[in-house]
Amino acid sequence: MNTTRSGRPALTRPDGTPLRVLVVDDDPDLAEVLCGALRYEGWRVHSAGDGAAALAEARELMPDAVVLDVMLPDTDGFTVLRSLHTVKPDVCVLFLTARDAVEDRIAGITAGGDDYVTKPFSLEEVVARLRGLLRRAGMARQQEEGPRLIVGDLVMDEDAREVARAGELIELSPTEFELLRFLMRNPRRVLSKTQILDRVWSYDFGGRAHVVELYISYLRKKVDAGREPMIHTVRGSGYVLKPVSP
Amino acid sequence: MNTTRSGRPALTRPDGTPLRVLVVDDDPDLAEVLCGALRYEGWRVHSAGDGAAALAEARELMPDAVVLDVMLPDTDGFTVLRSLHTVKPDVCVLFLTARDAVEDRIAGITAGGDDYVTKPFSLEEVVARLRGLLRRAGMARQQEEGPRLIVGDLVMDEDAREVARAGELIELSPTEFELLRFLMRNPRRVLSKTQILDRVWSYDFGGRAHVVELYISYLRKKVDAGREPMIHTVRGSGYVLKPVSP
DNA sequence: CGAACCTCTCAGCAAGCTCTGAAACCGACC
DNA sequence: GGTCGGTTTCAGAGCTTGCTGAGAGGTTCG
Repeated sequence: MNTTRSGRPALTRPDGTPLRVLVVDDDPDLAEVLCGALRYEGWRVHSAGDGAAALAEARELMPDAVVLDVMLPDTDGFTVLRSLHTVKPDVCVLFLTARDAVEDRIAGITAGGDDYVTKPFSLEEVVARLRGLLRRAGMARQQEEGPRLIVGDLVMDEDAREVARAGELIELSPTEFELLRFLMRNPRRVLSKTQILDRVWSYDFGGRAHVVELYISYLRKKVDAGREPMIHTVRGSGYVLKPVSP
Repeated sequence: MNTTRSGRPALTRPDGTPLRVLVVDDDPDLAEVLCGALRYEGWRVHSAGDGAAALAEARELMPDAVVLDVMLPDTDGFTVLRSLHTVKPDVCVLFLTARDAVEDRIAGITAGGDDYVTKPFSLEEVVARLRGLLRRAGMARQQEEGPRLIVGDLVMDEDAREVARAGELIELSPTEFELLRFLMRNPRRVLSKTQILDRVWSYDFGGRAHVVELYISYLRKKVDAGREPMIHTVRGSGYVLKPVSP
């Protein structure tokens, strides 16, 4: 069975082969980080630095999804999108765009079922959006049913952005939500503060690991409040999320 | 089962296979957006840029419905319509026309059961009209009964353009109606302001996502007025419509 | 031609979110 | 028991986001 490097089962194509993703960005550093994060998901990842290369690569790879920077050296992402659809009509596209460019140029994109994230983004955000796109497009095998993460009596519905413990709804801020999602996608595994910072916070975040401690403390107040704790500290290593009693 | 990309069950042919739609417009950007939106409904979509290509494509695809621009480079939509009827007599046609276009000719057309929308239109409008045409023509399997959307105690009759909460009629302006329809077609799912803007507002709308907040506020005053709220804000993500106590 | 309605812009206010710094706390080891 | 590094928590500043009232322009309809 195809698995991620992290050990958990990968989201695959219906036939069990790895999902294929093409990353298109002219910043080689960023592209490298993205590719790494997506390979970590157990996917087959290629990359291209401009529109022309992207098309050539797409024709060969026939990717299920494309992560596409809107600003490219030779063309813009929208032109590439059209060409991509002639190569593979059912391809999913996740756009990467600058914060202030959003309003005018993104128009019409999400209408087709595609999605976008604004720079600077967190890797968890990109992966989550991509998983959502692939799942909804029916390109990915439904591992369990629907967009729900379950650890013990803790349940997260990613589409509704709802979290409940033992049936009781929990209100979370965006950052708290993303942190908990990361923990829930890696249950029973010790995650270092650096690891968490790299995945959950934006790649350009300048702050220190102290924020992670802070947000863990917020989460504990909401998730563990009064109940048997699920979030545990491993001194000197990091944190683990575990179901209460196995 | 055939499903839409959004996860809800698709409107299909009586035999369960995807509905087939042909999009005919000479503006490639617009055609692309339309195709995307219709694919998102779980339908099989092809496109053509002029009358000749449309006929060739129609002969091959045998579409259940055609979205047809009235102004085409080689002929006009009415001529294409006649030829289409010789290829497939029971095809449904949704015309796209400029606001100030010849109203009388359109009127003659719609008498035949076909329909039209004026540019600039919203994608929700096109999809809704198309669904209506197909349903009335008996080409689509009736998933539920009739043109009613129901979320909790909120009921929308699309044909009558009527909305009621807990049996009490609610008066809505056109934009409010379309926004609520979009929310009701995607219950329990967080919809971003961009997503809403792309589907509910016209494709040429230049404004900001700020309007969405405004209209959500209007809707709340009418739909949630005094009652247990169904429209919820998810800070940093968007809005959700949920039944009161699931 | 006027009235009613609808849509959208603007701007101020309110609330919520993120992060910093400081201080209290804890466990482990001498 | 004391010390020290790591961890938790508190309080608050600064910023972002969302809500809403007022009103301008446009359209529809009588």
